[in-house]
Amino acid sequence: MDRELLLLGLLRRGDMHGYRLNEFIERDMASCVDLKKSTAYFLLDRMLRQGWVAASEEREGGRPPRQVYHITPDGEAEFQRLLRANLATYQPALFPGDIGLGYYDALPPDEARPLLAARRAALTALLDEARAAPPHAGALAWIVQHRVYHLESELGWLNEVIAALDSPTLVNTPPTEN
Amino acid sequence: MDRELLLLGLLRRGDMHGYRLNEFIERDMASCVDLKKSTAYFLLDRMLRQGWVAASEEREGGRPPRQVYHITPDGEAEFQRLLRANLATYQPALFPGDIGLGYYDALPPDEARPLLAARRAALTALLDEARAAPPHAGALAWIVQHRVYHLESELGWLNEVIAALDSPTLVNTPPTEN
DNA sequence: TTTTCCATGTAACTCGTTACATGATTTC
DNA sequence: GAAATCATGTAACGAGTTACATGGAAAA
Repeated sequence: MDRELLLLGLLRRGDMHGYRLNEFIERDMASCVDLKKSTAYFLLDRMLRQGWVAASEEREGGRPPRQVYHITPDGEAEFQRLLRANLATYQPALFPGDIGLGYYDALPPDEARPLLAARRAALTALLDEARAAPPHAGALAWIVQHRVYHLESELGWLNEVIAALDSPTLVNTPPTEN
Repeated sequence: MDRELLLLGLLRRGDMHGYRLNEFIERDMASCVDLKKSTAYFLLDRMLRQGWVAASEEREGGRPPRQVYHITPDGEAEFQRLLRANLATYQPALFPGDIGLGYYDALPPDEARPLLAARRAALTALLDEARAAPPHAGALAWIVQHRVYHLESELGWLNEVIAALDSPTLVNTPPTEN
């Protein structure tokens, strides 16, 4: 659903062939969307069969011929439908890392602590990456902003957790909610 | 991976049959993990074949017989392996909702605004739910804490976005990063 | 008496990834 | 001459979901 929305939205701003689309997604949206090339080609082909996009073959010099896609009226309608549905809902994220955290006490503290430190290092690296990401035009910039905002929040949380687990007064228990 | 970690970790705290596991996950971890019953049964069966757990059939009264699983030494080793890998890494979350946000300006503002308001309402509802979630024993409580922390951060972010989009001075442009 | 609970599964399907194939052309 | 770039795909696989099947017992 959201992948089609992504592709249709990109095509709405201008015709593109698959390779360019993939390039753009990989270079400029790598941190936010995870869409493999084969998947993109597959989705473009399916949207073609559904009539959401149309293609015209082009060639330039000795390059392989390429399918340039452009969005159709049906595709535009579908885009609007998908966009409305997307904007109106909130899809909560899941954190597989929390499962491990839930079993933190299954490991001796001296072994568990450095592991969480490694997690924090990985998180910090992602945050630096996100902060260095190339700026986007228009509303697409929100995506990058959100990533930074979120990763900062995550780092804050992880620091709290680590501090609480390191504190010798509490016996590795998270704060109660009563 | 993380699902196996979840199941092994639960079995580590005490033998259980599939139905009870599913019950616990659905009742007490619904907000944090999304694991369907069939998937749980399938994973239990596979872990059985892999020797990570063993099963003994029990019956009680006129009830259907049940497979009570307990973790094996191999399973414990695997649990530790999975736990270390999980704790040491950070798996970044993706936000499909951001794709829609990135195309916010494709809709007339009067139509887009209430859609985002609906998103915020959905988010608020999830937050209330998370705050009302039953408390957990030990380190598992971190999972609930994280969910609340994260949803609060998300709400803060969304409020910022909505405020910025509503503000008539800026032309629906997110803050630049220079 | 119909519904719900207990308890376990199978089969078909969707979605997406991985690995691979192709072949010309430009760059090192 | 080797490697990377351009450009598009296919085939096989894996993870997970959906829908369905079963069948006795307890509750409404």
